[in-house]
Amino acid sequence: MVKNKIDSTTQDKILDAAREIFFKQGYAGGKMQDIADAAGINKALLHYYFKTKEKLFEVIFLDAFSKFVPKIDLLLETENPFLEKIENFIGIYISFLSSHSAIPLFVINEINKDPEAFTQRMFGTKSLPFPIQKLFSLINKEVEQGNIIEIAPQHLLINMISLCVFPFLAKPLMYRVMGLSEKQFTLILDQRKSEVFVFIKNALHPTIYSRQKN
Amino acid sequence: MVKNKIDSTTQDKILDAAREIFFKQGYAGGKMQDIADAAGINKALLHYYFKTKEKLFEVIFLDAFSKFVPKIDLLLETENPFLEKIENFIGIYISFLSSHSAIPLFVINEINKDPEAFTQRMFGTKSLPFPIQKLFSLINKEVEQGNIIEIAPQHLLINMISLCVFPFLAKPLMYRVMGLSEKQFTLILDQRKSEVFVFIKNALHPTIYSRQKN
DNA sequence: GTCTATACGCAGATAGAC
DNA sequence: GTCTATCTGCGTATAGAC
Repeated sequence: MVKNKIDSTTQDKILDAAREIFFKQGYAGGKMQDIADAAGINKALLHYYFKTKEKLFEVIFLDAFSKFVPKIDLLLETENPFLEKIENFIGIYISFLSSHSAIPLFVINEINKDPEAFTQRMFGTKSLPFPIQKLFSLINKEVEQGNIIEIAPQHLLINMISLCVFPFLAKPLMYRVMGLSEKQFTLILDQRKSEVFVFIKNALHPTIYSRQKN
Repeated sequence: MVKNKIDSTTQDKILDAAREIFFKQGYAGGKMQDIADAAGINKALLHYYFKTKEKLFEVIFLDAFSKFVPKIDLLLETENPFLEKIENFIGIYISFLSSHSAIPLFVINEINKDPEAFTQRMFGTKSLPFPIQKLFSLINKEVEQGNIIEIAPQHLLINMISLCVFPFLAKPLMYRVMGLSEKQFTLILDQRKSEVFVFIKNALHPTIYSRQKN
């Protein structure tokens, strides 16, 4: 095969290296030299493939972001009961996070550093499909039917995401504070696939005296 | 008053400026020039007060970290019932986060970037008082007495912190995804003082068929 | 204590040979 | 496509006057 096209192996090595560095160090902290080293090449070649640091970062960020956004669709299939959808959603999301544990911090962090740039990136490319309103309608319906406790859909969504994602963000802090090894804490994180679901299920279960809030 | 002592007004201006910059930009992204500008002085004076960037950052970080660690003591006073302690804890923690919303990201982010440095900082100064074991014992006691559902104390603690902290980390992402203005989302965050407690209270409430987990 | 001017190294980016 | 060498600007830090 003629070499008039970009060698995808090198490009992939670069992308993997960039991910590794940017995930750990962020945009400002991640140096092109480090990425070149990690990819086994030199800076010049890096710039040959990705003209600027900003462009390279863009690719890594957009890819990570699209993966970070949970699959809300899982909550919208109308076949099985609501709680099963939630169980399914949580299991899949936590499993994904377990094998991509650096993504949450990276995405959250960079969005906060430059929310404007993020907004542009998000709506600049393709408006990502967030069927949020559909999800909220579904939750409201479940509430009205008395299947779950009365709760604002916004809070339920926030709660679900929080319980899934946060432990991965706080991992290096938490396992030290709890006096655990990283291995031990990783086990705990894995248990959460069922723990979080049970917790949410109980929280949503309608009781006799439900919703005597204040 | 003789000027043989460091002018605390200038020092405070520097610290405030450093907080502002470091909170938003992190260590690598925060430039000494920006801090000097924000403090209304120049770089040279900055180095006069804090010899190096690293030293200045250290001060800001340690202060932020100590504030970020939730007051677990609130959960250990033995007077009022467990759920009231939790309610109290959540209210105080979320209120604090509301008025210091930049701290969580800053702390989480820097700890993840350099966990070793963090560990040194944490145990290098004074071993912070984390009465974690006491808290876990207390939770286990509540479980045994049947006051709350069976739950591993680690998960309960993780859940509480997650529900309190994460929304502040994800704020700029979430309010956009939900199609809300920042103001609207801020209102929602404020509601969480009661919402989170109710959610947890329900989740912990022992039911007839409680703990049929799998 | 506060400033201006400057030294110096690091990191992003380019030129040009192979 | 990949390399070495180099340019350039930025950012930390210091020197030295006031």
